Amino acid sequence: MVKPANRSYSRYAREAAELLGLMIRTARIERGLAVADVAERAGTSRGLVHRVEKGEMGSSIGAAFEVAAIVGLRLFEAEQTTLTRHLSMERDKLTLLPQSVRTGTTKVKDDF
Amino acid sequence: MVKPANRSYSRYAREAAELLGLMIRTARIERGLAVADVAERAGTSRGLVHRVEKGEMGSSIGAAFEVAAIVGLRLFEAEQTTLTRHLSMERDKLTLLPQSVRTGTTKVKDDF
DNA sequence: ATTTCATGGTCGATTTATGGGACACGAGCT
DNA sequence: AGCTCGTGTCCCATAAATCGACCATGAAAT
Repeated sequence: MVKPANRSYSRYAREAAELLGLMIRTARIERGLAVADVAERAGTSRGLVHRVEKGEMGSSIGAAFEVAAIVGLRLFEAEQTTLTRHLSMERDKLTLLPQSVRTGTTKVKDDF
Repeated sequence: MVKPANRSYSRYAREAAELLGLMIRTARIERGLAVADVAERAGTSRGLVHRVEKGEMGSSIGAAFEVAAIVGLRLFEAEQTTLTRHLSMERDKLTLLPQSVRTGTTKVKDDF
């Protein structure tokens, strides 16, 4: 038997999801798109788009980001920095980091 | 029978998910946390954290944002603007918009 | 005021994700 | 080099999300 999934989320995570949902809804309405329209374009159901806009934690990343894309919401795209540029930057950063984290190291960087 | 789930995502959505995953992994490694550590703190499994870091579209918003919170990644929190402030701003914006989109209107705002 | 229809919610059926265990690989340490 | 253990991946049982249809409500338009 699998653990009954004791789902509990931090306040930050919940607020982030809610904000994303609100931004999506705002963008959708500003563009004059109905929930049904977005759902059809996203290849999903009306109910799922609704849940994404409500910021429900269970909805998938794919659904949320696809809907965001359809309503023209651009996360990670402030000012001149494009998503693709961020992607390559992040990939580069990652190659400079160790590929496994050894917990044996007594010093855990908590200085933040 | 239900439609066999014709899942297909836009390039933007896929890249956004990948970037989020990369940012999470980068933040985790910079903090010296092992995948297992993060999974335990998030109350989830090692496999799920791994999938989130890979940017798989199927993982849930809740999992992704919770992991992001744990590794100290702050989305939507540029400069002075806090998440909570954004939230209330977005809520205010929404109250000024119509509460339903009437598609009957021939003119769809495609001017962007 | 009346009509229209987008929205929000529920329910059952089915697809899908998740958890846990197991395994191989290899990076990082001594 | 040898060892340790973090990582990546697989499988399977089960929990959860999603779909589709339906209905109620109320906002928007006439």
